[in-house]
Amino acid sequence: MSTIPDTVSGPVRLRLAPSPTGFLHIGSAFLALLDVAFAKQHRGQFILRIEDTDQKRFVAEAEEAIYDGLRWLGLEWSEGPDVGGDYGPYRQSERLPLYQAAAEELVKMGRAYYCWCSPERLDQMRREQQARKLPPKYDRLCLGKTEAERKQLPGYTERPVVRLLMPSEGQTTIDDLIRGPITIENALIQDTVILKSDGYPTYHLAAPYDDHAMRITHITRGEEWISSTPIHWQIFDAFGWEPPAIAHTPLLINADRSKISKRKHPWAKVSWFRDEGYLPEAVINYLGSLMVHVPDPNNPDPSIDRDIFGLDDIVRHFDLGRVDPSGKIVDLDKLNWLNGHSIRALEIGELIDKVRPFLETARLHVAGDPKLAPALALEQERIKRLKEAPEAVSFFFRDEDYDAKLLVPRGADANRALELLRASMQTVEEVAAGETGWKAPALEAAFRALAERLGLKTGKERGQLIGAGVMRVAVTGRTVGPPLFETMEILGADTVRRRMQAALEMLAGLASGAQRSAVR
RNA sequence: GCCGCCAUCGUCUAGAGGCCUAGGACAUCACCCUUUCAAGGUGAAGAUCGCGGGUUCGAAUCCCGCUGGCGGUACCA
Repeated sequence: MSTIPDTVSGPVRLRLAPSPTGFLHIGSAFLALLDVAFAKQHRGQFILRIEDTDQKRFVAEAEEAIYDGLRWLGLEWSEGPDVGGDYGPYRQSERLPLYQAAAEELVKMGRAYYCWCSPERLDQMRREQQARKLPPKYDRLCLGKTEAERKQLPGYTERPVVRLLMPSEGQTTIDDLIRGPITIENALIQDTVILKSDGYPTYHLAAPYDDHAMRITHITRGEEWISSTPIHWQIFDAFGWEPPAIAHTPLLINADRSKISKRKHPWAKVSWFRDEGYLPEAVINYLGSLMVHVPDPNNPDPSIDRDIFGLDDIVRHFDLGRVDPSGKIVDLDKLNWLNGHSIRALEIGELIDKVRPFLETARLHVAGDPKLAPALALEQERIKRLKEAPEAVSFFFRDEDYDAKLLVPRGADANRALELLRASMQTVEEVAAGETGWKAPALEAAFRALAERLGLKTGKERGQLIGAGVMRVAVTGRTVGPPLFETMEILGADTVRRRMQAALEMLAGLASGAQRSAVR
């Protein structure tokens, strides 16, 4: 809200500039959300630029992964390699002549120079500097030399790079919108390569060049870039361009506070969240909680913010100047909570649609089964991630094996369990034949009456029958699950009878086989 | 090594000199509700505001120093 410099005129334009490494990094998603929030708030534009200047790192399909990730999160761009725009191309590998001309011009201006030093020589130079405890820095052997002159010296290669001539005096001050002014001595920065021998630019040339060419008004990037900003400012200065406003954002980090890596945490990839059954709105909510405070109009205490909010709220309340600069550990517990909330907020039809692919992956082919909707409705408030759904509902569709010992509830023995189950059998038959029909309320009434007759008075005692007791295990094969009577209604009388019969046989075996060790 | 960034409960944060006996959320624990599990409700525990100096009547908030963590120091981004 207070972060548009006076020098900027025209619409605000921000860009996400990921390099196509094969997946969308969660840090890129964080940046993209921040960009979108800022751009939308100022009715500006969000642009996607692919920084594919490293041929060694080429990964096929990597661009698609970036598009997929951003689209999944609902973060849309108005210009990019796929949709075009007035300032294209938006793929740096398609802008090579531009960078080459720029590098050449910098050389002509005396702000850059050719360097024919071989990687081996540079390597050796660095080793010597390290041994002498000097800061590693290019020794400017090639500076001011023609190719013919340089060729006489050792460590020469045919194909030169272009190096930026960094001033050996003065300092660069960055007016960081998040961190305030940052000052760095120019002399500490070496003559960085800006054009590689293969004709590709490095980030240090391509990024500032394109930010200017694409009329970017605000650079947002991770804090790992702070120390190379003076290099980029040199480029702007050499061409007489006004540098954009700039903000170095906090990093998403590993639990040990190091730079996040997919080695340590699979959630470095945005696609992981989709595959684990997180909802994009929950991920947006989570990332948003790391960069914005959304006030709660219903809370008289203004110091208490809302925890649940959406992209619209983020856009409305985003304030770049108030983004906290420290690194953020990804807290999956918090995300799980948010995701559970998002799942509960879904209409049942939406939930079914979203769960469908997870059912298929789990080879539970029940998408067309009429039991799916009521079963999922029961599990909806119990699952935290969509991935848990198949396991949560599978027993509605198939009889599953379980340990016979589970049929014996706490505080009872196998004979008692058998007794409870036999009596239940009769109750089930009565309800099935009764005029109220096979409905949860009828089942509940019947079983409450049965519990009374069996002397199960307290809730705990009734638990032996229905809570986590014989009936639940007999019917579902598990000790935990959704409300029993509703589960039984969905299952239908035939399935319930069949499973109870099976349980009866298992229990009979248990009771006769292990009389002596019945008490648990 | 050098340069830079960062520093409030385990985590994310509120806090812009007196409202702070440091507030909230997640996670944890207990209780309530209850047929189990959830969901929901209530409560507890959890931070000598990294440390040490200043400035001030008064500092988590301002200044200086230190420490620690991280990042950068590539023909990677």
